[in-house]
Amino acid sequence: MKIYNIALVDDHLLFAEGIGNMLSGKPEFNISFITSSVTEMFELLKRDSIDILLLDINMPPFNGRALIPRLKTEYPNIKIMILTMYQPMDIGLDIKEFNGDAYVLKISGKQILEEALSHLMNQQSYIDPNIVVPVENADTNKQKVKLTKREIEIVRLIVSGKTTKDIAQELYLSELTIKTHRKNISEKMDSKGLADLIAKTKDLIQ
Amino acid sequence: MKIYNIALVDDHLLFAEGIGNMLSGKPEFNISFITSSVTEMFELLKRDSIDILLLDINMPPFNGRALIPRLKTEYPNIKIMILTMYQPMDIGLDIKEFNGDAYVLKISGKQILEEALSHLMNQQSYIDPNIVVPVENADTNKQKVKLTKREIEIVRLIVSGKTTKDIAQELYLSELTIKTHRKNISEKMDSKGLADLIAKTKDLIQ
DNA sequence: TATATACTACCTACAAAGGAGTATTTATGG
DNA sequence: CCATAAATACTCCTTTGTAGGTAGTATATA
Repeated sequence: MKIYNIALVDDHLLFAEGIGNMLSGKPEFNISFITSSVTEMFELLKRDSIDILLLDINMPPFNGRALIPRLKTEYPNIKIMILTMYQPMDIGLDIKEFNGDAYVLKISGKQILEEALSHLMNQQSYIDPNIVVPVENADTNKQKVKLTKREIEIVRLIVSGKTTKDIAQELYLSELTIKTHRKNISEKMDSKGLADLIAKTKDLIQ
Repeated sequence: MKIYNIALVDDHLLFAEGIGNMLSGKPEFNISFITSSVTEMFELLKRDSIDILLLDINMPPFNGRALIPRLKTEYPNIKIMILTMYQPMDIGLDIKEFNGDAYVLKISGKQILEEALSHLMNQQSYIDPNIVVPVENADTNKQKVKLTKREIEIVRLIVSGKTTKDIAQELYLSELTIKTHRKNISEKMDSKGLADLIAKTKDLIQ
């Protein structure tokens, strides 16, 4: 019987240890390492040969999602399971575009976790049945707007309380340029006034 | 040797199961029940005689903190351990006023959990050493401002994106009155600009 | 009965933000 | 290499908000 090497990475160390403990009771799994540090994870991945990686996704600004492409590039054979408390929609992830191998919610029980693991062992992907997807309408109405990198940068500064003049100075740009960006942002967000703009953008920046 | 009956209550069922699994490996503990439902918890507390209850605190509006007094009244002999991802200050709790028996963070490892449990078994309380307390200065400087009901009402409308004119119409008041309120609010909050005002008031309205 | 607080309303002057249009320079991708 | 998107800069004009006043009227409360 093949023994699978498992690694657990989670900010909430107790959670990772609990799951590790749970899995180590099963003969088909070997817990290679448990850590709450991404840096340490990359160190340990060099050392150990991992089959399945259970990874939490933290909230912004350091979004664990960004780790997946890197992991997939450096270790294409590792199966990645995202094991998190967040619904994909909560972190702005369209589950249909998910590029890991499994996505499991912490509200789910161990049956779900075991099911996900057995899928991964059989080279299949797995999506937690408890995941809810936003209805298409809400989805379409909501996030058809895409702000550019510069615009998002400026929105952040606006929301943080900076004025046009402040932002111009901070970014070494003309006030007029910032005005233009603000105008474009307002048009995209269809906002009526600064407060409304802040209300409408607060979800999509973090 | 006394065997302690443990109950685990946590929204994140997988977490509770993981911890339950971890503890059930130790002879001094018996896991009586694990649930993610507060209702079910109260049902099961009637059935089982529990020594130690490990309880998660959820974020507002249904704050698990409110459960502690009730539990302490109905079951004064149960030791209550809050086991959560939130720093006490994150949920507006002054740890000095904490009325449970132990407070442990999920970012801590199982050593901390075990230490907390042994304290409880010895009739002692335990506070996670990883808990941070806000400095007194910051605390004092922060919430000395008190907005009146009317002011809070107006702040809510401002934050929701309404202009002075909108608010005046909505409250059947003169625009000038709203301006005066805005002026007073800005003075109290010491804000420089609308965005800054929104940033500074967003915490104290909800 | 004073006194404080909240709420209301007004004024002037100035600062910030918004709306509409035009235009140049840099990427970036097909 | 060209089309497009992004980023930059400007003009003119309007609306909205900020900052400094003053002041009448309730309503608690000491």
